Amino acid sequence: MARWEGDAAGRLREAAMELYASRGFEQTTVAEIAARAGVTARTFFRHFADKREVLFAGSETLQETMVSALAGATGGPMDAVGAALDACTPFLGRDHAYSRRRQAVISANAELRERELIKMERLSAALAEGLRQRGVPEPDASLAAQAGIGVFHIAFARWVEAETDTGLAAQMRDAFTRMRALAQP
Amino acid sequence: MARWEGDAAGRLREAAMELYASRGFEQTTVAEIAARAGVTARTFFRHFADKREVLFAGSETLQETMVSALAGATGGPMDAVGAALDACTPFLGRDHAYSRRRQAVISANAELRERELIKMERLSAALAEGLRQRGVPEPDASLAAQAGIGVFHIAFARWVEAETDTGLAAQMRDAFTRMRALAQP
DNA sequence: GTCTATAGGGCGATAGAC
DNA sequence: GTCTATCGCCCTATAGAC
Repeated sequence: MARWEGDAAGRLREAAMELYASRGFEQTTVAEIAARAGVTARTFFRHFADKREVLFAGSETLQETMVSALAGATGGPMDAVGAALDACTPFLGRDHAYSRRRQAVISANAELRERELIKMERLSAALAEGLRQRGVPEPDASLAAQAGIGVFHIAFARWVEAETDTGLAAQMRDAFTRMRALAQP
Repeated sequence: MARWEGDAAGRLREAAMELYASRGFEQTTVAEIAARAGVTARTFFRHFADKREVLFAGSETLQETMVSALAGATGGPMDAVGAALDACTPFLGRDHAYSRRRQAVISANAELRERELIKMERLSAALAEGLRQRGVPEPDASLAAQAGIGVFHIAFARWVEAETDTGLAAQMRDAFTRMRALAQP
């Protein structure tokens, strides 16, 4: 067996997705994922903090994209949040079929949903920090960020639920507009 | 040893809070909690699905309180969500010192924060379902529920962060009003 | 790469409530 | 007698330590 096939992390990610999708998250052991990727379980844990994290790599990039869009936007706090939401769609909305597969795996397992939620919470915290750096005071910064994450959450869910690709950008803008409308007394 | 002292779950909850607070969540074993409560580790797992759940018992009551307030409210979707937020404060905002202790334990540990977030997500889903039963269509029901949970989250956090009891009801109403104001274009 | 503690599930036996 | 809480022992997999 070649010791050095390169991109062990990438192979582990693929192997994990396939096994989680076919037999379920709980019914898959780290040893099996590692074997399929041609490494040992020890190597798995050197690349990923735990069994769940292998599905969530790359979330930092998303966060950075959104935060820099927020920083570069004009207008009030919610306008900046809207810009951040728009900025993530070309990146996230590219592969509808893959996103559906991945979300099916996550939705089927409570532990994976927990991990997903904490990623969203981090994103919310990052947006709030970006808003504070724009001079938005608390609690407005945190509230606008939370509203944005709520929109993100629902828009993404609706996009992956649909069997055909309805366009993440369109879903995001629709949800954002409706959220603003709902808040009117 | 008496096999039958009653309220094992209650003793386990207390023991867990004390140990998690004094030495931290990760540094506490289930065996230690069980020993302090006078039962075995196996009994712990018959009362609580896992080591985290022992801190989150009673969240169903909160959810029911909020959903029935939402069902009984008048006005639009956001007004109903506001009523649900108001309804939880007498229940949740009673003991500031205890809430602070509990939140300190949860905030100190990522796994506990994950569990807290999934409880919030369930609450959000329950509110959305309540709104749909009022005839609110999607995605409005889910968006209003998410906005409400965002307000809940920030208001509760601000209330427990403050060293003195600023009043959960006041924090909740303030955050709710500001969220609505922020959404205006 | 090996070694180990802990989480958490499965199962049958048992003790008390009724 | 039934029903339910608890025990005790065995097991595997995770994840951290060395």
